[in-house]
Amino acid sequence: MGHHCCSKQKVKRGLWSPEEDEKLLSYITAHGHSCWSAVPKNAGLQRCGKSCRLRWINYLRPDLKRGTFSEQEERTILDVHRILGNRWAQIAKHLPGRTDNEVKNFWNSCIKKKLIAQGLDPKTHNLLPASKNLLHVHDGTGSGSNPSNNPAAGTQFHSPNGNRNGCATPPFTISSPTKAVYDAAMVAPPVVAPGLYDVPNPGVLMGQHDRDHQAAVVMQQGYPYIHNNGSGLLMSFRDHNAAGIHPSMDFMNGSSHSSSSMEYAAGMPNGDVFNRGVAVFMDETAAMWATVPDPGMGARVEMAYQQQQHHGLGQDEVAGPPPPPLINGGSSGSKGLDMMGVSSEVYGSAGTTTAFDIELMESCGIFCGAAGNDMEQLQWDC
DNA sequence: AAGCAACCCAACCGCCGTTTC
DNA sequence: TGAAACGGCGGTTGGGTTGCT
Repeated sequence: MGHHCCSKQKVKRGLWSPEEDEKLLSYITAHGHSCWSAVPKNAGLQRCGKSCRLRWINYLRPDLKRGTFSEQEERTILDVHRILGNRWAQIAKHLPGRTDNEVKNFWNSCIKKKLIAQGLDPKTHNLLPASKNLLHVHDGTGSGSNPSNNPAAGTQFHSPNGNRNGCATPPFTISSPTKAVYDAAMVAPPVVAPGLYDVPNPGVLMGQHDRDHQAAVVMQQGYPYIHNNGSGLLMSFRDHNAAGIHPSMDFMNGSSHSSSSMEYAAGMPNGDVFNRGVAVFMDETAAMWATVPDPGMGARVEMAYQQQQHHGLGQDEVAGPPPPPLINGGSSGSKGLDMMGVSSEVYGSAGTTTAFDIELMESCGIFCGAAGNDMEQLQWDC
């Protein structure tokens, strides 16, 4: 069964020969491709227009980059995929010279496996339920961990065939200093956001108590969403409401943006906020980082999300200039998520309860992405 | 050297939204 | 206004390649 455009004529299928490539290339170079259905006939090809279009876009186009994906490209894919999901064409728009097919193949053959190896759900980028209780810290010595019992947490990623898959990045690892700090806290093993790239400075640990939970968080630099400058952190604030909805807010490096999923993101320059005493807690029922429970937060986020959807925000088709910051303390206008309305309690480093200080974060230039962050552009460039 | 399995990736398939007639 | 054609997209497939036994 073929495409309707192919059913009316006998067309060749399968791999393209060099002669066919040459015909198509020379024709499009000379005449363009205003109407794909006319291209094969005019170019003297026994192919359907759709096949010609695909061949041109994925292979013959002169501006294609080809070759192995760089680490930067891989990070970009991770970043955008987390926001947009499997919208390969949209993701590819952020990777000059790459096609949606190429991105899709790279994802399926490489990145997806890396995430799974880390116990992360490739769809949500959250920890897989089966893995979150198993994930442990790899201290690099082999002690204190048993990969055979915990394959999902295998912080060492091994390609069975060496580097055949062409993955550009090294295994996910959690450095031993991180574990040392964690051990010192003597708390239940937290789910540690696995670092995509191990870094010398593993970050800080904040273990404070709250009414219902005791947990610690190891802030590991280099989570997949980190950017080149190495100054970012990612957190996901996840909470539950009575209806069992699990909205989340993710704080990414230096930007704020929305997504079509129930995720809201903002930037968090590494060190700044945490040095000022904002802590994050791991909710054992959540897949990622979580704040302490706020029974109303989920509902408020849900409401804000509905409002956002009602106004059409978060759709990648949105045209026009970039919107005001999504999470901005409620002053961003009708389209913005009123962060003050969904603030959740967190605890300061001194153990004192404090409100989630949106204004403080704003003052740090965290949410607004004032410096023109590429992540913010993702939503609006699509 | 041969057989097998795993992997990669180019190409196809089918669906959907838009445009044209 | 509705059907057909078209363009675009994400999911899937299968042939070729590579590595292992």
